[in-house]
Amino acid sequence: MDLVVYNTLTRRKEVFQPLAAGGSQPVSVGDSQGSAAPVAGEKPLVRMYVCGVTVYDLCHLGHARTYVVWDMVRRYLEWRGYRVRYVQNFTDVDDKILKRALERGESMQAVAERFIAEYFQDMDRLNIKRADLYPRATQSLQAMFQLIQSLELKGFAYRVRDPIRHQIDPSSFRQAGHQPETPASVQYSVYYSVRKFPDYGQLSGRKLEEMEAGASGRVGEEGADKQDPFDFALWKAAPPSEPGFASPWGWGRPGWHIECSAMVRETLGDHIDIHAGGADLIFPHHENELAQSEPITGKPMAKYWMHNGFLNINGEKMSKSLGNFTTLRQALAIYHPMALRLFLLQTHYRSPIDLTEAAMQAASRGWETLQKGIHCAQQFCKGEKGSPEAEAMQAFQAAMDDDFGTPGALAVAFELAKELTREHNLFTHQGQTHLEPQALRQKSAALLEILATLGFCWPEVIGYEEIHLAAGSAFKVETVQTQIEAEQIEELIAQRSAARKAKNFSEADRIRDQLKALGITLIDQKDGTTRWLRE
RNA sequence: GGUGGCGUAGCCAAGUGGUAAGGCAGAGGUCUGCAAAACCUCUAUGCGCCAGUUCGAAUCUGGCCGCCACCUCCA
Repeated sequence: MDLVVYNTLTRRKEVFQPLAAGGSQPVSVGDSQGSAAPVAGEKPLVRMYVCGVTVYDLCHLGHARTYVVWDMVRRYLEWRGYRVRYVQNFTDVDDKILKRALERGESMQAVAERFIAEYFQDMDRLNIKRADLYPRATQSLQAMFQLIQSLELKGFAYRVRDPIRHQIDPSSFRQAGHQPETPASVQYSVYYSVRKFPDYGQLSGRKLEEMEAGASGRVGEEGADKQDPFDFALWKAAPPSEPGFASPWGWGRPGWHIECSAMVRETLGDHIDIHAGGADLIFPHHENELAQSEPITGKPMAKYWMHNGFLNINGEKMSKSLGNFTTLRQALAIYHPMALRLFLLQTHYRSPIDLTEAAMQAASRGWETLQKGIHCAQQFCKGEKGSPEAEAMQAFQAAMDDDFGTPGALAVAFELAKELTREHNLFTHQGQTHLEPQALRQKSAALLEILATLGFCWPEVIGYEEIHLAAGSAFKVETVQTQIEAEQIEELIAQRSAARKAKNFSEADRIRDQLKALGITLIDQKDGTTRWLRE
């Protein structure tokens, strides 16, 4: 069975075949016993680049969706037997960072560093795996220079002599510790000439002619020195009083798109497997990246361009002006991180997703359902870790192979979780289960593997106490340290039973409440006896 | 204006030619002194609307209506 992915470039689903298809074929369920993965050295490599954040503020819910989605894709590729080299950049030089630095009287670097740390704090809570590499724009300047020079040489870029001008009051930068540079005699901005690249627009499916109508009247002062309104800056000259970098074109700062072109090339090479990001990046960001890279390398920049849909809030686009801008941190103060992850993965990654209070509550309950299943699964498969049930894993793979169909994959997980919970309850309440221990272990292993592959995490069970099934096979049940001993519980239950027999229900309920407060739940059974369990 | 996408139960959401997955919420029931927990059952003759193709369509075609995104910084 093939993994199929939707490629923005071709606007259709394609069979996924990595460029470096060396070594063995990816493993699929049934190829080998259990979940055995191929030997590490034989795994085909997948080179994946995801556009990261501009670090001038806390992450918002849209970022959460994007990075959860690509984390899921990465994990699934790994589960599928690929070795994924995952690179995600930080844009740490940008006008918005500059503005923030100015407001706070800090250096651009200090602002960037702080929000990078905040980024990791948020993403860790969502259980997003760290990238193999986090290149930063400020550390990739040489690669950018090289690329811009190549573009100039090949005639894709042109220089515009820049008058030294001060856009921002220089004194504010001095306060922030910036030492003005000695002005160069001449400095230039460098622009990319879109007309020179015949394929411009191939990724976003646009033609320059079609866009002109919409763009006319929107080109402001920024584009005053451009030859064409769609040309974009590769290098922007800046007054020496402003933060910037020395370059072959004098003092200035890089254009936004060039950094990714340079970093992709520097970290993963000229032709990578997957280039991913939010749908809003298709145009102009990715279109421009592609236009900058391909004429120089002579190779397609990426084999698969993938984009995730947007997150809306109450049906509206999230934006600061609408007042519905929600930071991840605010959301995580209310909802469990895994409930948010569940919410995000219950929608296909390319569809828009609408976050509402009701939807998040449903997801929170859904996570509770999964958690119960996980808890039961942990107990069922502790000890002998069996292979995951083939039927469930095949259903999971079928859903995921179709362009990462997480909603269908989650349906499999929910069915397993509910079944395991039911079986576990049958056991705790009646002392027996419908299914054989072997089947329970396989289903448990399947549930845990599916959820782990989708990037969910849960606490490991700390201690176990052996319990026995009617079938004679042992399971281990979690025990929690409580201050009450079993004998005391039994004694209180006996007291309560006596009270119940005497129809003294208020006393019986008092004892039940007392135990409840200690985390002990009583279950009155048909035969008159009372079971108890610790929470 | 251009481009792309979407419209499936109260809500979320799969399904892309073979007779509507799953979750959340809800209803009824079993059990109980009351509970708790659990278990069982039920909840779209219908997939925006109208035509067409087909033995058969939520799925394909055409038209219409509605919603959204992108075209400007944006995940």
